[in-house]
Amino acid sequence: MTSTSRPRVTIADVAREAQTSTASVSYALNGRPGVSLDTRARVLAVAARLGWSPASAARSLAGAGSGTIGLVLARDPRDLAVEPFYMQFIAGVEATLAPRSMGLLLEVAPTAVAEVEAIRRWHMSRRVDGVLLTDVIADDPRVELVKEIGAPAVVVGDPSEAAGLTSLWTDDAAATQQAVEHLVSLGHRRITRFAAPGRYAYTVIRDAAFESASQAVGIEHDIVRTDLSLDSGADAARTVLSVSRPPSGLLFDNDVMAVAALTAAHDLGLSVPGDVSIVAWDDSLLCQLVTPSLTALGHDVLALGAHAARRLLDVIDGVEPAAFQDATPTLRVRASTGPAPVET
Amino acid sequence: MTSTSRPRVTIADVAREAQTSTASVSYALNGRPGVSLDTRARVLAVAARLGWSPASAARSLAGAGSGTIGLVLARDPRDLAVEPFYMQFIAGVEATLAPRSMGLLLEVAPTAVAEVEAIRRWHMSRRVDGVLLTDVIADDPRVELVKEIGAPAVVVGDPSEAAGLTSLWTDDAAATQQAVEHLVSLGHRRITRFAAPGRYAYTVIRDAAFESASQAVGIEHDIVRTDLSLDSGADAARTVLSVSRPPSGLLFDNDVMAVAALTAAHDLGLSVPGDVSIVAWDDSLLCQLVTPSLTALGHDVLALGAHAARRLLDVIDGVEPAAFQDATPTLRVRASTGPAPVET
DNA sequence: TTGTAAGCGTTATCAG
DNA sequence: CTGATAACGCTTACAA
Repeated sequence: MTSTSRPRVTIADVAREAQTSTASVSYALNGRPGVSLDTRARVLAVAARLGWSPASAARSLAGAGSGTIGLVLARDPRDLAVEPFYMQFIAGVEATLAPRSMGLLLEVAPTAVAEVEAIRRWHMSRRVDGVLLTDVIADDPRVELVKEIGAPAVVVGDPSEAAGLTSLWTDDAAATQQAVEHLVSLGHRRITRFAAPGRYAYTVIRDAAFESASQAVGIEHDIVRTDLSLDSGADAARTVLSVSRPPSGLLFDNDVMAVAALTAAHDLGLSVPGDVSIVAWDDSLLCQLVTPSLTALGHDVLALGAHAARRLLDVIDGVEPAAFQDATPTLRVRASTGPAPVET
Repeated sequence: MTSTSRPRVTIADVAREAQTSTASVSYALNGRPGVSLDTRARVLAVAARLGWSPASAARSLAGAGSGTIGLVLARDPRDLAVEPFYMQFIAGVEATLAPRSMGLLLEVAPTAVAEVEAIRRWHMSRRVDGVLLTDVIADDPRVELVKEIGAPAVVVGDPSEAAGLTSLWTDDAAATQQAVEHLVSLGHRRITRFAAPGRYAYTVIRDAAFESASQAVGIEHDIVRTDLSLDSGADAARTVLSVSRPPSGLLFDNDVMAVAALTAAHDLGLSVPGDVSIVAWDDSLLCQLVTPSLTALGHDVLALGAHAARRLLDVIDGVEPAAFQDATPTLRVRASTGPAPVET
């Protein structure tokens, strides 16, 4: 049997053992000046020998931060499994946090209200030094909250929704244009975009870019609204492809809907990319593994997470708010896009 | 502009405002006896009006726990995106934690050493009240660590690897048997299992179950070792299917390899399930969306996470260690399994 | 360079 | 039932 609860070792124990004061121990451990080289070495040795780590509660109570940042996942738990985004994002955040031995506190909030409450509670109880905000919508209550309570925060999304908070954005307009131009270069003259709900800031941006890119080259274009779900994508694709002169190029706002469209096209007796070409957002393993593999717009989410965390640490350190741009998503061309079919 | 840093409201403020002592405020807030109904109401009202939340650092320093449990993800960040398991598991854990307003601290550790260090640091600094251990291997250093330092922990995995700690296991043997019997009932007489590395405890269990189930019905069977990666699965499948009399039933230890095998079979001119039937572990969206959809063994990971967290809270509360069984994975029959081809 | 001591905001003890 | 008051373990002036 193991000892049930061995005596806790505190800074006082270390000080006594190293024959110095608690102040010196504190200074030594935090690598601050004001301690002789000799004392510092002695303290560090003793601390290591005793296996002492400062109690985080005591430390943050005494004024240091909590050494933790918060991330609320505002999704239905069932959807989280479907989207690899968050897991990659989290891994990226950790890549920034771990070396500075900061922690990541997570919460899965089923509703917007729960989300706001989680952030408020975290901040009021000083459990976190700052928060990361993803999936920001227009007039997002979370943005208003963090501004109101003055919590350090970084908005992962367009600056237009950040209300002056530090934001980290990707150029979805440029990416959308890339996708349209790819289809046009293959000869497609009629394309349809299957868009996310209009409340997401990026939807508006992608919609506009899609319109202008299409108009610039003078092709027929249309936008269909979806809710990003598998069924929604399948239904919309079926409807769009069932008309007399269906579009030959389809652009989806996520990978799941694009895969659903693949099946829908197959069911309608259409070949991909023979009859219809498909492009997806959110490149993922799914895009690579389905047959035919999907041409997709994607970016390095791991890097995005790392970048976001870095910016948040800056904000916590008092750096002035600003808008930062992350890498633009790139188009990975695969088997689902090909030359447009000849008009009958 | 918002106020930069409004004055912090403490328990003393609430006590003064409610014309009582801090002790009563503390009792009232925590719903403990020893406060008159009148005082309790007054305190709660003032607390709400002032928007006061107790500082978590002060609370845990004063003896309460940290109100946090820890989870270390011991995977290469790149792999995390591929596996929906963790995200679902986390969502489940949260489902248990959130109602008790407990937090989840996360760390993505690239190496086993980093993982052990994270747990040790968390425990020594009392940042977490307990930890959840997943992906346990034989003689897992994490298991030894938590036993040594006496940290409350729950092993998500077979009791044989838990060294007496509380564990939560699923009956992989029974599930494996189900899969084998499914194939046998379809007439398959030669089946191959594509297994995870032998260091995982579940590999040994599944191997044994596969052997005995196959022997029980007297069919040819073989086990091929893989590393669970896409490439590993593709290579192994290609090799196995290229021999003169290939097996007609394939059983994979995860979904990704099964999908890879689908492609491999296609490349070899074999039809699924016409020539070869495929069964996967770890049912996922991927299994449902590929063509043909994959018959798979799967379980409710969300529920598993919730269950694991519940057990950990029990351990933290001092409940004696024990082994608990979670629901047995079930076989979801889809399009990738069918009658065995007639022997030539 | 060192040591002393005053907070930090709760909880818990123990007299009133 | 109520209200002082002593921990809890650390950081940080401030003195020596």
